[in-house]
Amino acid sequence: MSANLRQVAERAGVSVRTVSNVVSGFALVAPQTRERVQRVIDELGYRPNAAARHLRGGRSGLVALVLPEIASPYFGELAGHLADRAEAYAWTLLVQQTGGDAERERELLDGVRAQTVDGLIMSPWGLSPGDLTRRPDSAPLVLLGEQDAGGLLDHVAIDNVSAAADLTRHLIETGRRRIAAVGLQPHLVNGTAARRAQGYRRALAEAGLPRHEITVERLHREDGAAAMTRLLGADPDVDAVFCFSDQLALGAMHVALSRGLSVPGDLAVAGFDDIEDGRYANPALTTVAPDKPAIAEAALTCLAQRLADRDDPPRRIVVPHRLELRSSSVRAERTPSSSRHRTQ
Amino acid sequence: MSANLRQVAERAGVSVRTVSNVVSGFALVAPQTRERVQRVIDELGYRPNAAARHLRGGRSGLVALVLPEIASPYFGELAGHLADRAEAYAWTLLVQQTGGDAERERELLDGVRAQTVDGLIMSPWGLSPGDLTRRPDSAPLVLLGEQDAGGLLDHVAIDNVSAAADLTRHLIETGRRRIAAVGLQPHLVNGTAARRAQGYRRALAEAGLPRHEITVERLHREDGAAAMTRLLGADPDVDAVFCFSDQLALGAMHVALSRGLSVPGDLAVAGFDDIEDGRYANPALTTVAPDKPAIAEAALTCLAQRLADRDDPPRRIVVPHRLELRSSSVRAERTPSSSRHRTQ
DNA sequence: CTGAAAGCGCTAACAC
DNA sequence: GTGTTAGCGCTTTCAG
Repeated sequence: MSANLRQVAERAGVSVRTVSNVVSGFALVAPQTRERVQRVIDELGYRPNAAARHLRGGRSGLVALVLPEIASPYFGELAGHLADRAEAYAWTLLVQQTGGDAERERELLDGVRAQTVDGLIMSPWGLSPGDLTRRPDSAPLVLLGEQDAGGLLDHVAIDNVSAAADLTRHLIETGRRRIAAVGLQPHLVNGTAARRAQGYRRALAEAGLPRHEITVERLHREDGAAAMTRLLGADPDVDAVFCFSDQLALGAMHVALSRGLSVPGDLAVAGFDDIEDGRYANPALTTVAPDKPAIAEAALTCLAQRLADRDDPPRRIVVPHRLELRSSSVRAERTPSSSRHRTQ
Repeated sequence: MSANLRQVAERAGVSVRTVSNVVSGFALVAPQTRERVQRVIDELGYRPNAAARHLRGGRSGLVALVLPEIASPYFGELAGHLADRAEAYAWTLLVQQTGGDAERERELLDGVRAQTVDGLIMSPWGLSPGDLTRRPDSAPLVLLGEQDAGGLLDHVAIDNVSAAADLTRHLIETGRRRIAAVGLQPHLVNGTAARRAQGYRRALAEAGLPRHEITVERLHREDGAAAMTRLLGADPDVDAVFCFSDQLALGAMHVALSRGLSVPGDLAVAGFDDIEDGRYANPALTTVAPDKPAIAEAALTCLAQRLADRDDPPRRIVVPHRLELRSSSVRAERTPSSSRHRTQ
């Protein structure tokens, strides 16, 4: 057991109050007293007890990150940025997985942990905005992704509609005419896939092209592979596939290549998220790149502000994104350098 | 603020002791009393205060996962398994990143957080086994990966020497003769890369083949790409590359393919870790697959046992692995189904 | 500037 | 079976 305040105080010949002042560096302490106390602290290897501090009414220094799955590259990269940036706020990140299950999301939102953290950052898949607002008085919540919650909750997202429309326009401009979208998730109340579909439809409508939409259960490579198989069966002449996640796109591309299709010759493939795998895929994957460090920073700032001002109006923070045009969608010759389409 | 024990007790007309008994389900309580108390608990939405419990001397219910980087696919997948399994132990996972930096590892090991968690699971890169044993009396530590710590610390790992030797033998058996290894990290005190190199050398020596070893700084795709570029410059006739991580292998393969080499025709590529990207890469990546769920389970069990018995002798837990032979190393015709090489 | 002491919410030893 | 109460380590109000 390590030393406590009282032991330090006794040994330094001062009161606990003084030691506490030295530790927190808050109130004024006579320089020589401070030095003496500090020496004893070092000697005894004193470390303040976080549980006691927390109980006394302070922060726990913990922020829960509630995600469908941490092993997914997109969420993994995001978690990395969050963990890095959290340090600046003296927060430690706690990771909880939901598998996208509504009941599990509910549990984690209302459970014991939700009360012991200073705040939650969550990417909800199963719970609707309505469900999310209905919760007991616990730590503040910041949502990741589109929420359409009627402005009832803090959330941070990119402009998915523009992003999807821009990427679809790129496919059209490079000569594609039968452009399928893979990744609609009508069973999810979460609005992200719907927004991307909206952008896709808008761009196609502008060009007067037909649409072809493929629904998926989840966003993994295997779902992309299955969707591609279905797609090729239904429409062998498809010449571009826009997937709503890079993982879907990687799965789809895998199937296309093993069927002997040339990418991007016969088929353009594009994704969403800009995960590292896509950059090193063969061919490298065209994608929408959300500014992940900015998402992480925004989520933390938002939480900090909410903590400071409980009844500020909820905020919707829009984070920049850009198009990464790579060889999975750009035929031969010279690869255009990635164009920038910044939002806000 | 939610209700506390005393308020529940008053409202139910019993003492806090009784309410505590009901909540913890420990001591005997008269059925009707229990029911009455339970009703009040539900009414008031009472939730035990974790900080108070922890302060009182109990567990915090927190386990720190200290990793070089959570965004790396291998660690991400591992973290996912750990988070899932942790629930069975009533633990919540807390994630801290070191970037592989020794100083940062030291900080996290000795810092305030290390005292407020029930235990730590760590994958050390910068700190030597000696450094790791020298630490203040805080929560128990379980190491991930080879440690060679002279049996001073609990750790869980696969048999890296056998795994690397088996994979190298596979390359030899399929006709490769100039087999390079990419991924040595002589600057790291961490023994993992060294063990893999050992297995590689053993297999080559058995076959009387020359070795060609390439050192890398880190284990990312870009390092693999750079290493491959160097390798092709030094030895254009290399016919196989065994990378000590799948990420390295993916980077290396990317370079090989963009140089117009055929994989596996001209060059076999193999990795280590069996991350999901490798399964959907083009061609799919041959690799060593550690049993990640087993690693997660072993780490948690080990921690739980250490908590129960502080002075049990430290344990080295060896987890099974198998070879996944895929098209990046197996030429044309039929792909042999993945052979199994189980350890222990 | 420093000291004494209350109390955060809980568990468990000690009564009855 | 149930009630009373000390005390975990800290912050902070109130005195001095």
